[in-house]
Amino acid sequence: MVRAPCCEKMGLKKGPWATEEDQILTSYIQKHGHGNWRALPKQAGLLRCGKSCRLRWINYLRPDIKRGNFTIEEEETIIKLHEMLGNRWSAIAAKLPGRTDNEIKNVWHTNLKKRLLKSDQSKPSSKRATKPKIKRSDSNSSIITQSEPAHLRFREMDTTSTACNTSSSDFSSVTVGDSKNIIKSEDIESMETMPVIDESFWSEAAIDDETPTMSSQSLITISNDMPLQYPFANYEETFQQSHAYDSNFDDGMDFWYDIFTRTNDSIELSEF
DNA sequence: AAGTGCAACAACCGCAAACTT
DNA sequence: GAAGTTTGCGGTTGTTGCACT
Repeated sequence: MVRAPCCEKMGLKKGPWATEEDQILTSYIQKHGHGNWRALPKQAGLLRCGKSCRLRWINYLRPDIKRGNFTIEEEETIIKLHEMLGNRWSAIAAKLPGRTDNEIKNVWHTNLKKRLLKSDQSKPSSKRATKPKIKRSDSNSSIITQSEPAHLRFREMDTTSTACNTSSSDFSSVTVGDSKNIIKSEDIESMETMPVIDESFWSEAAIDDETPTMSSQSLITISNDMPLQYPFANYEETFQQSHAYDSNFDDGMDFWYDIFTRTNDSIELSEF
């Protein structure tokens, strides 16, 4: 596949948007909708690439965008959601109507992250391990960032040769895995007390050698009256029923994802 | 008033997933 | 199913404006 030439090489404009450009884009989308972003700038008479138009519309021009400072409530929501979802800015943005992923990402990097860091440092003994920098291109190789909550890291796992790493406190009684390699919550629990691991641990080789794998037939079990310590500790939610989930692993992980993205909602067990 | 540092935010880039042919 | 195209996401960078010296 040949990469499309960049905007500059095609004589397209880059950089900050002019008011006129904004007006052209807005009126065009209001009249015709955006349809094909790639074709849009040409049709609208803009010297921009489709990607740039899309970004400008989504992050700035869209009528439903809420502008202005983030409220305390919004900031707290971001912090909570980030704790649960990691750097899934679009998922976090979906929970904050009128806010864009880009905006949330900026607020996080410029404001909230520092605030959390300060409050972390003020605590006498933080268990937080340093996050290893992992190239995005490695996502296919099942390396999962340490900073992410375990349920999401599970979700990203390859169904054939899979690494399974976890860190902070996660579930009180959950088992994930296939018949050969069931990962029990006790294991997850014990991992919490493991010493801080060094960078080399996260190399692919280390993962291949030392971590269990999951087959496509994976079993997830939630026990009775399971108090969800993480992330639901914040929301004081408790499972009252027992469920066994035995299916295609990806579906299973969607199940997890669905559950764990519910924050203030009640959990609908009827989905099973 | 000029220079410098920093925070905030807009925009870009590369990648991968999703979609289409 | 393969190849090509589009879209969406997340990381990063560039620009701007403000505070401080």
